[in-house]
Amino acid sequence: MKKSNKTQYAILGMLSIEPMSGYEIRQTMKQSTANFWSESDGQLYPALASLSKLKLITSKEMKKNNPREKKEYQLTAAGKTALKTWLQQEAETHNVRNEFLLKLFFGANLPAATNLEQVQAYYYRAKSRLEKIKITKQQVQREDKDSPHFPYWMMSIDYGIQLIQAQLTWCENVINQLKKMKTP
Amino acid sequence: MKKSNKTQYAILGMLSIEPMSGYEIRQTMKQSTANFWSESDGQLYPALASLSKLKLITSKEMKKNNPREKKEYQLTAAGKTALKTWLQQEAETHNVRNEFLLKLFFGANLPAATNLEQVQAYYYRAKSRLEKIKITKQQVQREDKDSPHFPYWMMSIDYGIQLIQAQLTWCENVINQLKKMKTP
DNA sequence: TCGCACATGTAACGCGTTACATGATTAC
DNA sequence: GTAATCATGTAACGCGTTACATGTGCGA
Repeated sequence: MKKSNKTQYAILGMLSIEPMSGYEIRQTMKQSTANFWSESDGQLYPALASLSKLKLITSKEMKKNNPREKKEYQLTAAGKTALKTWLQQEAETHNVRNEFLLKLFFGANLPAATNLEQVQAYYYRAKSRLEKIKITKQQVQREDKDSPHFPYWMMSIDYGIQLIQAQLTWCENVINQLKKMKTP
Repeated sequence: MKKSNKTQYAILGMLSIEPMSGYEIRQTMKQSTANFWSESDGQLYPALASLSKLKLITSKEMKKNNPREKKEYQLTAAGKTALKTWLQQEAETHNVRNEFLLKLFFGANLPAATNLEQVQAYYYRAKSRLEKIKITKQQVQREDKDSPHFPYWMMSIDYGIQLIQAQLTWCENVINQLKKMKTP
């Protein structure tokens, strides 16, 4: 398994929570890690097959000879070791691409009023993301209070909350500035 | 030009600042937009060629018949129009992938002390990014004070500063938490 | 004269998304 | 009965990085 193939490690991590099918991994990611990690179908299923071949996970098929049947995957000892080894290594930084900021950087090509609209749209999108993540937080606080994962899940949720709040504050400042530029 | 090919728009934007060679676009991006946008050589040069073919930019070669000679590109009227059209459209959000947060999410698989190390490393990297960006800000304040781009460049720089500061605050909280978990 | 910065480009490869294909089960 | 959800998978395509290839000019 190549060091750079994060999809496979993400799967191993998910299976360290509990045995799951591919579909359940997808659902769990959408609910819990969507703010900082996601995978598409086209990545997920081939990665599961490849991890199986490497004996890092095993599947228990419910009914034999039915490829459409739900497969429950679980970590092998080797898989758990591979996961831990990866977790211990310093995280690599992925190149960030923020199209909104790129456009703002070139904002001088447009009237201030148009840029204002862009920032306002960004503001409202951030606000709705914040609401969503706060609901997730409450849900985790209710349902996973006693899980060993609980403190770490809270940390990753709070990261999202604090970053979005910083974005909102920045937006408010920029909106005021642009409103002044609009009517000089 | 496909809507989704952001590289080409990034180039048009850069050339809206002033005529530049491919190399200069690279350098400018590294200095000014690195915190939210970057391009690699393998993207940049083919995109320039493709924009040329579309007549959105034109090049003035210094010496004819020398392909290694520096080419200065500038926007055509069509290029400027294409840029503005793109700028007016609402920015698309790019999927974020933060390997650090993904690892922290699976932190229960490791001792708290190991996770503490990861967070501390993240903290110091954030701190050094903050220092770098603050230097950039001072430089822009000195050199581009009177440019029409100035207010927008400041906004995009401040975005970076505020986001990194939020990360640092979060790190401090998490570090304290993990230290308590270390010795229960 | 040696190494570095300037300068442009190509090829190979892997990452990642989207669309497509299939079919079972469940809820209305 | 029909729409949505569960469930797994493949194919095609484009994005993006890395490594490679080439050559100039300049300063220590």
